[in-house]
Amino acid sequence: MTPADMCQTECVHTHVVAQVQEKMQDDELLFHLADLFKALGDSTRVRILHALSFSELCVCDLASLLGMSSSAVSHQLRVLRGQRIVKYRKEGKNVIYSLDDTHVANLMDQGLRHVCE
Amino acid sequence: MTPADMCQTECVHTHVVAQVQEKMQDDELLFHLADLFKALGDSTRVRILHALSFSELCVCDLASLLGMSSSAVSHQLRVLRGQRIVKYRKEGKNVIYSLDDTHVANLMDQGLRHVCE
DNA sequence: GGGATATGTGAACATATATTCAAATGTAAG
DNA sequence: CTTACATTTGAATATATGTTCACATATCCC
Repeated sequence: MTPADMCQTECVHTHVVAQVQEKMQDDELLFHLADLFKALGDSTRVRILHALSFSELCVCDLASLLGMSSSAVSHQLRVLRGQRIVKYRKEGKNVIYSLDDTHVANLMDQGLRHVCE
Repeated sequence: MTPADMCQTECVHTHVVAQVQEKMQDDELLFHLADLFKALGDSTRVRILHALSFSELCVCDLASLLGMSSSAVSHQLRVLRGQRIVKYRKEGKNVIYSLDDTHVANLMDQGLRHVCE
C-alpha cells in the first residue's frame, strides 16, 4: 500500500473508526461468514437449495431437476455439506438431502425478498 | 452428460420431482439470488458490511479499518453497490457508505447465527 | 485557474472455482 | 461372488474473481 493510497489527513473519522473497531467481531468469525455466503453464491447451489426448500431429494432427483450430471451435483452438495447447509440420510442406494436448519431457509427467504423488490 | 451419468431407472422420484418443478421460481430470479450471495461471499466485503452495520463510514475509514488500500475497498464497494447492498451519499470530498436496507442487516444477522452455533 | 486530497476505474496478474471426464466406492439383488 | 446402479472423488481445464498499479475524475481551498 503506497503512501499515495493512504488517507492523508483528517478524512478518517478517527473517533468513529475506533468505536467500530471495538465492536467488530473477530476476523476469523467473519471469514467463516464469508465462506457461508460463498457457498450460497453459485447458481447451481442456489437452485439445489431452492428445490430442497420444497422437498427432500436424492442426488438423481436433483440432477434430473437441474438438467445436470450427478457428478456435478454431487460436487456442489459437497460444498453445501462443508458449510452445514444441507444434511443427508442414506436410503438404500440413494442419498437423500435436505436443508440443514431453519437458518438456511431464512437466508434463502430474506435473499429472495431482496432480489424481488 | 453421458448416459452413464444419468439416473437409469426408478431412482428418480418422478412424482415429487414434478411437483417441485412446478413450484420452482424462474431460473433468472435464482441467478439473481446467486449473484446477491456471491456479492456477500468475500471476506473483504463481509468485513465492510459488518463495519457498516455499526456506523456509516467513508472509503478512507473503511480502508483504515481493514488495513487495505482505498482502491481495493472502492473496487469491493462497487460490487456491493451493484447488488444494492450498500447505498452512499457524498459529503464534500468524501463518499459515505451505509447498508442499503434492513434485508441486508437481516442476512448478516442470520448468517452470523448460523456460523456461531 | 491550480494544487491537494478522496474516490473511481481499467488492465494485468495471480488465485479460486465450476464442470467434465474417468475411476473408485458403496449398496442391493441375483 | 458378480452384476448393476447411485453416489463420491480426483485430476484437468476453462472461467471467474480479488488485489495491485497507474491513472482518471471530482471536490475543496488557495
